[in-house]
This record gives sequence, C-alpha cells and structure tokens, in this order.
Amino acid sequence: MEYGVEDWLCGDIEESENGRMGRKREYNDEIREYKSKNLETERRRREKLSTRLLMLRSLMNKATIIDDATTYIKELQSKVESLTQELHQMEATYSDEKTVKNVDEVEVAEDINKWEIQAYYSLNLRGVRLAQIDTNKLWVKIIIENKRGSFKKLMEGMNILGFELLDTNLIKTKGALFIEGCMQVTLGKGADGERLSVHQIKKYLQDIISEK
Amino acid sequence: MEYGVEDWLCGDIEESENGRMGRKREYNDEIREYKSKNLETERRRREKLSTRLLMLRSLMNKATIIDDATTYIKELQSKVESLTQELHQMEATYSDEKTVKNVDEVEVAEDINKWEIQAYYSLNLRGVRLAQIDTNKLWVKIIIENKRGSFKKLMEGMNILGFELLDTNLIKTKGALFIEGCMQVTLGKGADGERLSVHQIKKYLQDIISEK
DNA sequence: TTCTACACGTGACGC
DNA sequence: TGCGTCACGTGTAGA
Repeated sequence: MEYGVEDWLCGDIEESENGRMGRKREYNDEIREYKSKNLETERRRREKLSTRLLMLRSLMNKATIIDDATTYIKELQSKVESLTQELHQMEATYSDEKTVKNVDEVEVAEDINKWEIQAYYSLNLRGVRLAQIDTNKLWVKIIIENKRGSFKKLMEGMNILGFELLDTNLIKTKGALFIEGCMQVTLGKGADGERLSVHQIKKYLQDIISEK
Repeated sequence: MEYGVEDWLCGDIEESENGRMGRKREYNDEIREYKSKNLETERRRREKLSTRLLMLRSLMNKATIIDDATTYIKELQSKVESLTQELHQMEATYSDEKTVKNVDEVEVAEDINKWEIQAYYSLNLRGVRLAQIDTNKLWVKIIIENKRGSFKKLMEGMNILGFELLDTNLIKTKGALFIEGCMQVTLGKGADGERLSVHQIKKYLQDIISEK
C-alpha cells in the first residue's frame, strides 16, 4: 500500500492531543510524523466498545434475576402441586368421603338414632326406588354401601346414561350412602332410541350400583 | 525507559511467523528489529479474550431460556390463580352451598316428601336440640335457614367455643339446613372456666344461629 | 476506490 | 523488579 503526501503530517508534532507521544516511523527511508487515516475512527470504535462493555457490566447483576426467577419458579411449582393435591383431596372428600369437614374420627354414640338410613342399611334395604313425577322427571331414592368410589361411580354412570340429579339430599353414615331427590331423564337415551321406562331406568341404576 | 541489548532481535527478521511485517523502529538513533517484552503475553491475552468472547457468544442462546422462563412463569402464575379460585369456589360450595354437585337449578317437585326437614322448617321448628351422651359428648340437632354463609358462620362459632362435630349428618334443601350428629365439648371453655351446662351450650348455639 | 472492523505490537500503569 | 492489563496508533482484509 502506498500513501500519498496528504497522509503525512509534516509538522513537528511530538505530542498528540491526549498527551501520548506521536510515533516516529520509517517509511520509504523517510522519518516523519504520520497520522493514520482511521485514527479518529478507531478511537471512536474503541470508545463505543468500552461503553458497551460497561453496559454489559451493568446488566451483570441480572444474574441475580435469573437466580430469583429460578427460586420463584420452584415456589410456584410447589404451590401448584400443593394446590392440585388439595383440590383433588377436596374433590375426593366432597364427592366420595364425608359430608362435613372435621367430622369423622369418633364413632357414633350407640344410643343415638342415626336416622332411618341405619334401619335401611341394617335391614338390607339397599337398592333403588323410583317414582315417576312427570314425563322426564323421576323421584329417586338410592341406598348403597358407602365405600370409596361408590358415589363417584354412581354419578358417572348416571351422567353417561343422561340422568341428571336435581336438588338432591345426601346422607352418609359410616357404612351407608343415602341419595334422595329428583332425577331428570333425557329423552331418546335408550339403546333402542325410545323413551326409557321406569323399569328400565331402575334396572340401569341397579346395574351401576351393583358394579364392582 | 531503557532497553537492554537482550530486548532487541538483531537478526534481519522481516516477517513474523504469522506473515505480518515486523516493524522497524527508531530507538537511540538506531534502527533494529525490536520485539517488545510482553509481545507473547499480549498475544496470549488477546487469545484468551477472544476465547471468552466466543464462550459468551455460545451462551447467547440462553436468551431464549430467559424467554422460556418468562412464559413458563406466566403459565404457572395463571395456573396457581385458577387453582386457587377453583379451590375457593369448591370450599364455598362445599361448606356453604350445596351438598351434591350439579344439583340446584330445578325446584323440587311439590308432591315429593322432602323428608322431615321440610316439616321442621315449615312448622317453624328451627333451632337447637341437645341431649347429653356423656360428660363431654352431646347429641345435637340444628335446623337453620339455608342462606349463604349461615353454615360457615355456625361452624366458625362452634369452633371458637371449642365445640367439635363428630360424624355428622347434613341435609340441605333450598330453604333449610339440617345438622344432626355428635358434638364434643372441650372442658373449661365457659366464661367462668367451669364445665358448661347443656343449657348454656344450647344458649350459645342459639346465639350463633340467631346472629345476623 | 473508500469505509469498517479487526488483530497486531507497543508503551504505560498498577500491583 | 516483574507481571498482567489496558489504550493507543497502525496495517490490512473484506464489503
């Protein structure tokens, strides 16, 4: 590469503006004060670089943000887990276990009349009783063994058959589960697509509660 | 600063190993091939720098990790919120609203006998009935209006007084709430520190259910 | 060609 | 002193 005369500063500059010594260099057997064309550009470039480096430095404490985010995520995860668990437990309790919270540990005093449900159960009256109210409504009374999952199974079975319970009463004792209320039967749910008879409905319900 | 003879390479090296031109410089009116003392050190330093820069570059895709973490956190947050809401709703439903899910919309068929609870309610038999079983146990039968919060209030009041329900039956109709079961009374909970009489307990319970 | 980005060798400075 | 780091001015390759 060759340099024209305009590339050389011919004055006796021994110090540049920032106090550093200007360099003497040999070029084509001449020694002169030389100033590269891109000197200022390079200075600006370096300036920008260090600025960016400082900016990066200022972002460095965001490492703590990452840490914080990590612990926060862990917190949220455990929260989600415990909530899910609680919810499931409550669902199970709600649909399948007890009617009133904090009420299970102690057996019933023998001298207390535990409603007719006890009589029904001890007299082995478990089963389904139905009475037609109108075309789509039935009065229903079901007594089954109160075992884990039995209520849920009943509900699911009724749901599949398109039977909907309305304003139902539910009594649970240690051994028996008593359901009484109004049941809505959707039309055309029978295998033959016709209206179900009370007898058929009773049979379906009995099938559900006798399933193991 | 002065340089000893050992600082100067006196050979005619015009090209360094990487093909770049060695510099000729003037020093003490002599022109020789000069090699700075920290040349190698500086080379190594630069090498390390660029290595680190590349390493930083390889970490750069972790920006996506941050993005992922952000969206993940948002997901978890909404999950927590919905679960909490669901739980609260279920708690409310569970303790205060209905006994059986999906069973509320339709009024009871008029011709259905809704248990004695209906009779109790229509005959204005609301209130508290108690019978002592042993020193700390009572049989209890409570009928109150089934309004939002009434059951919760009762439970809270009983809790404050140290009364604990054991194996309770609960029936809810649209208008009335029937609670029957066994109640354990902790000793020394009376204002005077002495055992509570059945009469006092009855009064306390009546106070709770008559509170607005 | 010019312009930009980069690596180089170097002197200065702090420990 | 010696060692590591930095900013500087420069040459040059690529666009």
